[in-house]
Formats: sequence, C-alpha cells, structure tokens
Amino acid sequence: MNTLPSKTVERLSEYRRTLMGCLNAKRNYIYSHQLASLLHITAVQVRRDLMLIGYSSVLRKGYDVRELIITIGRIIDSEETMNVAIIGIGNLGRAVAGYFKGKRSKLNLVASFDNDPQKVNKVISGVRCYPYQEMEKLMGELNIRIAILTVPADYARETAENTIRFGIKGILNFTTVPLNVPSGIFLEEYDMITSMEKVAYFVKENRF
Amino acid sequence: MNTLPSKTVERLSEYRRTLMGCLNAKRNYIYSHQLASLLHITAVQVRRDLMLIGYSSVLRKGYDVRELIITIGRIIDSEETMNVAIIGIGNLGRAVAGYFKGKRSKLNLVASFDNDPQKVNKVISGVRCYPYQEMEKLMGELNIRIAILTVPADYARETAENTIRFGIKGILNFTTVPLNVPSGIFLEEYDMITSMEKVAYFVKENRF
DNA sequence: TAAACATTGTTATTTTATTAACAATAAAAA
DNA sequence: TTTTTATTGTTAATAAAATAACAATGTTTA
Repeated sequence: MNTLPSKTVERLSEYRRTLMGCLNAKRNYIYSHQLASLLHITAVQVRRDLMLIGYSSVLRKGYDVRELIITIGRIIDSEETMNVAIIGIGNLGRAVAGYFKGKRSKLNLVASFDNDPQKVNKVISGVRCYPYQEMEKLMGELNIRIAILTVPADYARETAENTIRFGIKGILNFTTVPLNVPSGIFLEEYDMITSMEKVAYFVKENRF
Repeated sequence: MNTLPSKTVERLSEYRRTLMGCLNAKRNYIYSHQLASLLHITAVQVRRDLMLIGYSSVLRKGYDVRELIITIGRIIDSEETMNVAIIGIGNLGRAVAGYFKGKRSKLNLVASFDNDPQKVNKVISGVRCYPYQEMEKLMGELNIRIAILTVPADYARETAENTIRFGIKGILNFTTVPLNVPSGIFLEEYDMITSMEKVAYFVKENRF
C-alpha cells in the first residue's frame, strides 16, 4: 500500500484507542457516526480514513470493533516490536515514560538516558536510566530505532545528532529547538510554548 | 485584522523565539531565508507569514529583528497579560510549568490545581498548587482564562467541564481523552501517544 | 552611469486535507 | 411483496496550507 496521509495516520492511532475503550465496554460493533462522535470529528472523515486502509464494515451492523483494531494494527504497527529510548529523563521524560506503563503494544520503551548522577543506573518511571556515554553501545545492543528527545534546550542539537550517528531512524522532538535531520530519518516536533501561545491568540480573537 | 491561519500563528510564535535568540547574539537584521533556515522551513513561507501580519522589511537589509519581535507581539499577544492555570501538577504539569520560569511574557502562570495532599498548598515548579475545591473561587479571583489540562485520563472530561463552568476561555488538552467544548471556547489538543505511533509508522514505511 | 544582482511582497499554482454528494445495498416497515 | 430507511464506500467539490513564479526595487559592480 501507498503511504497514508499524515493526518490519517494520526487519526488511526486515535481510532484504535477509542475502539479498545469500546471493547472494554463490551461493544462489538460501531457505526462510523458513533466512532466519529466519540472523537468529535465527522463520520465522513472516519469512513474516508477506513476506506484508505481498505477496511469494510459488516453491512448495516457497522464496523466490527475487534477486527478493526487488528486491521489498524496491521497498517500502522511494525511486524516486530519497535524499540524506543527517552533521552533526558526529567519531568517531561518521566511523563512520556508513563504512557508506556502497562501498555502491551509494538512500541517498546527499553531505555532512558541522562547524565544526572541521581538518575543514572536507576529505574525511573519503569525504565532504566543509562549515562550518555553508553548510548552508542546500547542503541546497537538494544536495537533502538526511535528517540524521544526531552533534554534541556541547550543539549537538544548535540544529543539529536548523536542519536542519529548511533543509528536512530525516528525522532520525536519535544524541545523548543528546531532540528533538522538528514533524509531517511523521520522527525516529528512538538513545541508546547507554541501551543500555549496559539491558544492565547485564539482566545484573544475569540472567533474561530 | 482578520484572524490568521492557524499554522501561521504557530510559526509566528516560533519566529519570535528565534528572533529573540538572534537579538541575544547581537544580530539586528535578518533576511527571510536566514530566519527560514534557522527554523528549517522555506523563505517563501516566512515572507508570506510576515505579509499576512503586514510587516515590511527595511529594503535590502532584511527584517529589523527588534521591530519584528514587537510586531509579532502586537499580533499574537493580548494587551493585558493572560492568566493560565495548570490542572493536575504531575510530571507533565511540572514540565509545562517549567516553561514559564523566568519568561516575561503576556502569558502568566498563576496557579496549579491538584488534590494530592502532598502537593496542595505548596509551591511546585514555581507555582502554587490549590485543591480542586478552590477552583471556582480562584478562577474568578485570579482571572484565569486558559487551562492546561494535565490530569490523569479518568478525570479529563469532568475537570474540563468544570474549568468551562468556572469561566475558562481556552483549553490546552494534554490528556489522551478527546474533549468537546461549547462554541466560544478554544480547544487545542495534543496527544503524545499519537505522535509516537506516527513516528513509528513513518519509520517503518521509511518513505516520506 | 548602466548592468547585474539580491531581496522582497504578492499573486498564481499545486498539494494536502476536509467536507459534501450520492449511488449502492440490505434491513426494517408497510 | 414493495417501499422506506439507515448506512456505507467512493467520487466530486471545497477549503486550507505550502510552494512557485515573478515583477518591483534598490545595491553593488562594472
């Protein structure tokens, strides 16, 4: 299959989690408009996204929740588990680590890195923290493919470059420093300050 | 002026911070392509955004850094400071609070709310934590306009509704629970799990 | 001075994302 | 049985965002 639009991928992730909630609530079938309303989007959007992944409903009964979860997984997950490391295990790093707890998914948090002696070689938020010197060695040994960057701004550029040198294939950058990466490396950036200022702007304008 | 496109607002926030960096580095003028390359975007994008806010360069010398910072502020900031509260001061809440430290901006973090007795009535990450019961009173007294939602998923819906009842005008939702809000309230959502799964997908596909 | 150059502001084009429209289908109702 | 209804998958239309194209303008170079 062709690569999916970025926004569709994002929504698939959300569909899946919503559907898992449905399953817990013993709901086995769901209509497009129901799934849509749980996510506060439109039914067309849902149908179009599912069309793109080639999933078909049981006519007139809606989508088979269990089956759809599996289908989405086949599309967005990798075959083997994909290993992840958190770089910088401060407040933000620990918050991110928290999302991995008790989740059995293809995304596996296998290490964190930090140089704070208080943290090194301890298990923090469910994951062991290693010093930066061991990054090169461990990225290979543990087959780490994705780095989540939650270091202080001053270290962002340097650390990112290192993770790339050590073989990372994707970076999720939470620092406020814009990175650029060579082709072949996927970069996703999220800047909280921007989000806050954006909210402030639209609150001020109050027409949206 | 008309409301700016959402993406332009986001970039203006980034331009401003980048420009402040320039100022620290004693650079007083900057060309569109230089600003662009600091942010790893295109020069056209920069020029188009600045066109939208009606800013003009000093011909042939580039943009006046100091002046542009001020202009962007006039567009995206409110006249008076806008007060913000963090709802739920766990790891993520503290990380967010950290961004306000030492920043003199129109966005003012004035309170956090949590019910953990370990936290209540203490100053955490530079801001005082109040119990939820005082939310109604304090939202009014402190004139809080924006809520940053960093509570555990189970409390997301309920807390969001409360903040709205107590007069909030904008919500930045970091929980994984999709909210819907009445018109007149601006909602911005960010879902870390989605971002991680997105990175994983594009790493797997490795064509982007 | 005139020609070449660098840079901007803006309009036009392309791409991406969302929404609308609607035929197809089968379940339910008449 | 026939008609109505609810829902889907898909194509067509619209809207939003990004990129390209280019005239205008003053600076620098010849």
